[in-house]
Amino acid sequence: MSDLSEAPSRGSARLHILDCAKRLFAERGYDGVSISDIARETGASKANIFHHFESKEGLYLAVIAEVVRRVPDHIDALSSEHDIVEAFQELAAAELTEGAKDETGVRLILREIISGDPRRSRVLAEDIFADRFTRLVDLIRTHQDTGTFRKDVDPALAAHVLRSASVFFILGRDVLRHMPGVDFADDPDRYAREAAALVLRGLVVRDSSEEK
Amino acid sequence: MSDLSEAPSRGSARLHILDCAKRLFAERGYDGVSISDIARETGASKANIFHHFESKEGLYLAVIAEVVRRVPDHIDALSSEHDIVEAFQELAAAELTEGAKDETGVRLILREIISGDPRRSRVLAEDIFADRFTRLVDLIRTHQDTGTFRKDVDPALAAHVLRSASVFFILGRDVLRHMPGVDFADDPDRYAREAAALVLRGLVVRDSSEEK
DNA sequence: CCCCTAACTGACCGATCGATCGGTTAGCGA
DNA sequence: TCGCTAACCGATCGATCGGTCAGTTAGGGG
Repeated sequence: MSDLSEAPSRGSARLHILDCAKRLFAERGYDGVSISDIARETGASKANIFHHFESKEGLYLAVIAEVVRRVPDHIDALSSEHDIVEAFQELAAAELTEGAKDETGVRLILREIISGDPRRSRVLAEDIFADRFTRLVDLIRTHQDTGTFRKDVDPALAAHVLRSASVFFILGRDVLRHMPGVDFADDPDRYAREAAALVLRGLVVRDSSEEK
Repeated sequence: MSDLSEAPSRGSARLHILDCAKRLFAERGYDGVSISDIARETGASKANIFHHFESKEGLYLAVIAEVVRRVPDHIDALSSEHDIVEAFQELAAAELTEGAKDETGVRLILREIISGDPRRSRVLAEDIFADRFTRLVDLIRTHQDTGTFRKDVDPALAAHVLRSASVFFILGRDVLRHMPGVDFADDPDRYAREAAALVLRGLVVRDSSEEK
C-alpha cells in the first residue's frame, strides 16, 4: 500500500506515518489500532515506526499535537461585521466547513474529549479550547453590553450551545443520515448557517412580551 | 472485589457482569477493556463470563441492548403544557438529569455513535433515536402550524440543535469543568433549562423586524 | 436417595500485542 | 575514499488477547 514511487525527502516517512496513524486513530480509537496496522498501512516495518517514535503513546500524542497545531481560528476575522446574525453564521459556516473537510482531525479530538482521562481533559481544555472559547464568550458579552444580545443569558452557556450545535453535527453525521426527515446531513454550510440563525433569533415568534 | 456476601439469586451473576462491563466499556471503550478486566472486576473467572455470554462482542451488544431498553421517554408527558418555553425546559431538564444520573449509559451510546461503524450507526439510528427524534420534530412542526414557532426554521434541524445542546453537555463535562467562566458544568438542571430557553427565545433582542 | 443441569473454575490454546534486538542500507560531510 | 549517522528491516521477546476445555460444585425434581 501507499507506493508513491519515491520522494523519500527528509522526514517524509515520519509525516507519512503521522498521517496514516491520524486516520486510523480517528476511525478506530487508540486501543483499536495496533502498530502492525499502522505499519501495514504505511508500507513500513514495525521497527521503523519505533525508530521514528519512542512508543505507541508517543506516536499518538504526536498525532494529537499535529492536529492541534493545525486548528485554524476564525473568530478574529468577524469582529466588525455589520449584521451580527450574518457574522455568527459566517463564523459557524467557516468552522463547520473546515471541520467537515478534515473530519478525521475532529473525530480524533472528540474521541479524546470523551476518553474520560482527567489529565488529558484538563490539558485539552486549557491548551486548545480555553482560548477560543473565552474569545467567543467575550464576543457574546460585548454584544450584551452594547445591547445587541439579551442580558439574561449566561454568555458561557450560549457559547457552549453554539459550539455543541457545530461539533455534534460532525460527530453524529452517520446517525443523522439515517434519520427520517433530515436532509441537511451532507450540507454542513447550510446546517451551520441555519443553526446559528436559530440560536440567535430563537424558535418562538417574537410577539410574546415577557421580561425577566 | 464486589463481595456482596451472598444472594446468588437466579441470574444475579449475569446482571453483575453486565453492570461491570457497562461501566468499563463506557470508561475505556470496547477495545480498551479485556475479558480479564471484566473478570477481575466482577470477581468471577474469565471462563464464567464466556459461560454467560457467547463472546466479547455478544457481551458488548447485551450491554448496549440493556442500556437502550432502559432509556426512558419524556416527550409524551409534556404535550399539553400551557407555556411552551416552560414545557421544553421541563423536557430538557428531565432528559439531562436522567442522563447525568446514568452517565455511563450515555457515554456508552455516544461512543457507539462515533465508532464510525456504518452498520451500527444505522441500527442505532433506526432502533433508538429515530422514534423519539421524529416525535420531537413533529412536536416542533405542530407548534409551527399553530403559529407558536416561526416557520422559516427546519424542524428537524431545530430538533438536532436542541439534542446537541443536551448531549454534548454530558459528553464534554470534564473539559467544561476546566473552562474559564463556566459555572454550570455541575448543574445539569440549570444548564438544560437555560439552554432550552436560549434556543427557543434566541440570543438577539427582539426589536429587529426582519422577515424572510 | 440419585441424577441432571446450570454455575463455575484453573489450565491452556494460538494469535497478536507493544517493544527490542542485531544488522543492513543509503546519503552526506570530511 | 572513508566513516558516521539516520533510516530501515527481519526476527524475536514476554505479556496479554479472545476463546476453549475438562472437570468440579451446588441445588432442585424424580
